[in-house]
Amino acid sequence: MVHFSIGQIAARAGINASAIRYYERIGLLPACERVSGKRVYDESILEKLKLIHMAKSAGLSIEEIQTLVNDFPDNMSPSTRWKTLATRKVIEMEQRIAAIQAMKAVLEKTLDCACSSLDECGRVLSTSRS
Amino acid sequence: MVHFSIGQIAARAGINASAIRYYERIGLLPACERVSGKRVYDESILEKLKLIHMAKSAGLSIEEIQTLVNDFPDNMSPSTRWKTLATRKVIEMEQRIAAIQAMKAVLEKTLDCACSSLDECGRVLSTSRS
DNA sequence: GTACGACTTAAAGTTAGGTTTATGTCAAGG
DNA sequence: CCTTGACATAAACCTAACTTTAAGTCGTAC
Repeated sequence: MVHFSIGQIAARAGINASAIRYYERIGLLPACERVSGKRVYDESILEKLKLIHMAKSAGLSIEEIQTLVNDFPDNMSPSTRWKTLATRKVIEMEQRIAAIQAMKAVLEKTLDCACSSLDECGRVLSTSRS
Repeated sequence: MVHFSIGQIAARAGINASAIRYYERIGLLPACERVSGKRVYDESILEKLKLIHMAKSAGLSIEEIQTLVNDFPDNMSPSTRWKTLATRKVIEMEQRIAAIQAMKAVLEKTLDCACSSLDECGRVLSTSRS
């Protein structure tokens, strides 16, 4: 299996090496193999970084990603706990999407009228007493 | 017209009075009337706070909200500038929604299988070489 | 007239999620 | 050998968006 330095992985993942070290430090990534003190990775780290990136762009916090990605230490069955968390996250994401769509609708509404600012077009929100 | 103290507005809007002062300080809310030093609001502030809340839950930063809500000081026509900004925001929101839906799909996929963690189910992301 | 609660300000503190800096180690090339 | 470049660590720094704190001002109730 081919091995890569942190610099090479950082370049391929398009993220900063210091961010990778940071993720390892906080336990988001597992400690990796070392050769004379230096981190050595194989390709599989790229999938993890891709997942982290995706979760981050979906608005999950590092802490949430940790909980979803890592092992489950408590007394529930891992898979039950996982499903509970993931189900809750899916619901949150639906709410998040709804919030964005609502704001998007507000913006589009003002784009459709002669207003020059949201403030001027404040009626879009409330009691539209024409 | 009926008037309210900052405490009453904070309670009705469900936000901290110190956040309202903060918004005023950074110019997100206009300076309001004072009676013997104390801020006095009428109902209309609630609409503005509602808009701010909505924009925030849609993921806009305070700075972005400022730009969208306030006057436009530069040399473009206000309404042109507004439309440029709002159009860009609408596109960003579509991208944000797509990112959340992608992550939601990943979560739902693992919920549909026997995996006990996202990490274990890493294949959901990449080359699904079964 | 004084205690109280709600208000005021400026300034310092907080959290997340990194980045930057200072200092040091190491393998390879010239 | 010695310089270079990529790596290592710990600790300091950074930004956003507030919150908290410290110290003071009001009006009202007792």
